[in-house]
Amino acid sequence: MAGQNATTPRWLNPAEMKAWRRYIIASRRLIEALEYDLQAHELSMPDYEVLAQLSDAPGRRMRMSELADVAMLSRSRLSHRIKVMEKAGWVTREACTEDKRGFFAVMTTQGWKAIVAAAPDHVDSVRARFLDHLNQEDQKKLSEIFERVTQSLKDHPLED
Amino acid sequence: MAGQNATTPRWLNPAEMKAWRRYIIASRRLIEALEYDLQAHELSMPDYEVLAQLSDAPGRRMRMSELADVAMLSRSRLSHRIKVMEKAGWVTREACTEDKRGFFAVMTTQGWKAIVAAAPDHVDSVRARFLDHLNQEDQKKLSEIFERVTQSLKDHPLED
DNA sequence: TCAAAGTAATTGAAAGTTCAACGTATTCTA
DNA sequence: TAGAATACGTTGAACTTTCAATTACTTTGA
Repeated sequence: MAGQNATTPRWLNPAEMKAWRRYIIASRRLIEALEYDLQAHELSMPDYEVLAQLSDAPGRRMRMSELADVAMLSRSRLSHRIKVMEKAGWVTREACTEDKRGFFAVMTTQGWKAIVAAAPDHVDSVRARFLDHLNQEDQKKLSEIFERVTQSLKDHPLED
Repeated sequence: MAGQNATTPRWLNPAEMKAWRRYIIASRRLIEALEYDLQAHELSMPDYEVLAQLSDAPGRRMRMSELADVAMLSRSRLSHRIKVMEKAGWVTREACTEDKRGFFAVMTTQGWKAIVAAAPDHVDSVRARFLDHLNQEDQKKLSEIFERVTQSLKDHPLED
């Protein structure tokens, strides 16, 4: 990516700039607000995501690396985070017998209670702060756009 | 926000879920990619933002708290960051004579060089990873949507 | 005019994240 | 089937961010 424009940098025109700035600014503020709303349940977004993923998984358990992938955390970060969440009583770790390198993160009853308590409020929060401002057509348009963005990120991964 | 739905949690329907999930997933990956691309210039996104804002400001200088606001960083975070950026030679700090509590962050020639070197690549990166996947109508739609989101966040601030 | 309240910015400690290195187990390949 | 390469997950150190407290100054208002 670097240096491919040794010729003439093509700056953003006003419409592009507007779309881009409004998108990132809104996104940052949105995340901030969702984080804030979740605090009422003593959860951070990554912790919520981890619990939500576990609660959907068969047996409410998942291999560490799979969990890291779906929750979009690095393995190291997940490792550290699980240590804290274990201390909080939300999850435990269990050795995997098929692959002895592996571990499962297993949601506890307490963890289940925590996510069950938080989820309705979090959904409300997502509605109030985001979805309520989209009509059905907007929803569709956004789904399409961001699917394209994700697809292109997959097709041109970070080693560009 | 919490507990207002003691009655019945309204879960997201499939279209809502799709819009929401695709949006946050794409956004997280997009940020990741932009961070990655910037690394070639030894800059993080917050540092880029700080330099970009300073380079647009009159005299390439700005009061710390204004800079914190426009770069969307907490005062504390900016303070710490500027200390590092000062060490890197990109900015200096200058006391404000009108208000003796205040300080200016002032961009150095070296800082200017750093942003001038990084900006074209960063713009390319934003195009390749995001804007290229939006036609003009998409741009307009996104601008509208995220303007509404931001507006609502302003109208219903974090003390909901 | 002076005390109280508010604002600018920094600080140090605590908490969180990244990075590189490591130990262990599995898979591939010659 | 040994040896190399790869994958799983953790660890400690370095770095970054947050949080609460603090200093210094300005503004307010009785």
